[in-house]
Amino acid sequence: MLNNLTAFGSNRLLNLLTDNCRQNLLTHCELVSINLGEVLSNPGDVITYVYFPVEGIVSWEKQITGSPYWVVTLIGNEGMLCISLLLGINVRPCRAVVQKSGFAIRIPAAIFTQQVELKPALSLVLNRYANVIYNQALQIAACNLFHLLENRLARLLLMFQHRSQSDEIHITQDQLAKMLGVRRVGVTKAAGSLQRKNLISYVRGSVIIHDIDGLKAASCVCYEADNATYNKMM
Amino acid sequence: MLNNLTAFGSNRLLNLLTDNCRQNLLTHCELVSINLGEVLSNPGDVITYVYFPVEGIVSWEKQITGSPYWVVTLIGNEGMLCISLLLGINVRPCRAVVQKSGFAIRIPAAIFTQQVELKPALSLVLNRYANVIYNQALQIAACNLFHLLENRLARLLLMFQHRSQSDEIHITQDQLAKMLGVRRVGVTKAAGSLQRKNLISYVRGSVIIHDIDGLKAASCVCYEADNATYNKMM
DNA sequence: AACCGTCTGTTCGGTTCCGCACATAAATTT
DNA sequence: AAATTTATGTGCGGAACCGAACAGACGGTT
Repeated sequence: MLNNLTAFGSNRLLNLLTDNCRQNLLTHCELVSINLGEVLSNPGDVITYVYFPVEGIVSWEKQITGSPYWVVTLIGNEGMLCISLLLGINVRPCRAVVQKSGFAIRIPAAIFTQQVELKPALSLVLNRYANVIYNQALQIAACNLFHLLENRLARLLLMFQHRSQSDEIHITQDQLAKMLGVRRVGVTKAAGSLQRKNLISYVRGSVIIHDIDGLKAASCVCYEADNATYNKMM
Repeated sequence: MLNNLTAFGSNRLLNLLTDNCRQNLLTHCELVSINLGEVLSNPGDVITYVYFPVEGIVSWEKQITGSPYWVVTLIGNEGMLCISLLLGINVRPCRAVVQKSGFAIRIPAAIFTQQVELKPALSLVLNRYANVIYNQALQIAACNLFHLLENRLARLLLMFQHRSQSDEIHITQDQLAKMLGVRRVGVTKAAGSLQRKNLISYVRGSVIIHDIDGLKAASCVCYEADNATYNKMM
C-alpha cells in the first residue's frame, strides 16, 4: 500500500491514469528499491511482478543463441516492465538488469492482469505503451542495420541522460560496449571522438555529458524518433 | 461472406479458432486477390481492413528517416496484417507490400475490433500472434547486429520458401538487397557463394532452392528461432 | 608504499561491407 | 534485327568493425 509516493517521484505511465484509477491500483502495489546490477528478470522466467520504475534505469536485454546479450531499450519512469502480460503472455522474453539504482512500484502479476481486465482506462494507456515498445524494437533493428557506432553510442548516452535527468552516467566503456553489442575498443574510439568534439568527457567509470544539443546532433535519428513516438502515443 | 474457403487454402491463425468462432468471423469477411507489388498499407495510414493471407506473401517494411525501407518480416498464411488493432492502435507503423500474388481474407477494421472485444477466444489467439511479431522484431534486430549477409540472405530465402511452400522464388537480387537493407552487389556475392555450395541456383529474376537443409545450415539461427517462437506460442 | 584488479588507450592484421564504376547478359521493345 | 531496358558479374579503393594482444593509468587493499 502506497501513500506518499510523491516523495519518491512518480511513474509517468501511472500519472496518465485518472486519480481514481491510479489510487485503486496503488493499493495493490509496493515500493521496492532496485539496485545496480540486480537482475529483475531472466528470459523464460514466469512473470511474478510487474515493475513501474520511479527512479533509476533498467535495461531490457535480448540474447540470441550464439551471441551475447545486448540492450533493446532502457526503461525509466516513462515506462514499465513485463508489458507482455497485457497480451496474456506470462513468460519474459528478455533479461532486465538495473543500470542505475532507484525505486520501482511493483504489483503482483495476477492482480495486474485482473486490474487490466477490470479497468479499460488502464489497458488503454498500457496498450499504447505496448505499441511504443514495439516501435522501439523496430527502430533499434533499423539502427543496428544502418547507423554507425559513434552515432549509436551518442544515442545510448542520451537515453541514459533523458531517463536519469543527470548529465553524469556511472558506467564503464566495457558495459556500454556490451549494451551496444560491440567491442570495448570500438566504444573507446567512438567515445574519444565524441570527447574531442567537446560533447562529453569521461573518467574511469563515468561519462559526463557537456553538450546535449551537440550530442543530439551527433546521434542518429533514432533517439528523437523514439521520443517522438512516445510523445505521440502517450 | 465466405463459404468454400477451403478451395483457396486457409489461414493458419483462423484455423486455430473453434469452428463456431471462425464461421462467425468469416460472415464479415471477403476474399480478395493480392497482386505482386501491390501496397496494402503505408506508414501513417489509418487501418481500414485487416488482412489474413491465404496464399501469397506480404512483406512488412520499416523505414526510418534517412534510410530506405527494409523488411522486418514476411507474412504469409501463418499470420496477419494490422495486429496493432488489438492494442487499439489504428495507425499502421509500416508499409506492407505484396511479394507473391495470392489471396487474402479481409475484414473491415471496425468489425474486427468489435469481434475481438466480443470473443475472448479470438483475442487469445491473436494476442499470442502479437507476441510472436514482437519477438520477430527483436530477433531481426539482433540479426542485423551480429550476423553476416550470406547467413541473412539464406534466412530470407528460407522464409520465402516456408511461406510459399515452393522452392522457386520469383525475385531479383536487387529486390532481395532492398529487403535486407544492403547493396545489390552484396547480394550478388552472397548468392554466388550459396550457389557454389550447391544450396541454390538462380537465373534472371528467380532463385531456386536445391537443398533446404543445407540452406538452413548456411543461415543464421534466426530462421529456426522465429519458427520455434511461433510453434511455441501458437 | 607496494600490490593487484579494473579501466582505458593503442596497435596490428584481417574481414565485411560500402560507394562507385563499368562490363556482360538476358529479356523486351521498336 | 537492332535498340533499349533490366538483371547480373566484376573490379577498385576505402571505411567500419572485428579479434587478439599489450601498455599504461587509476583505485582500492594490504
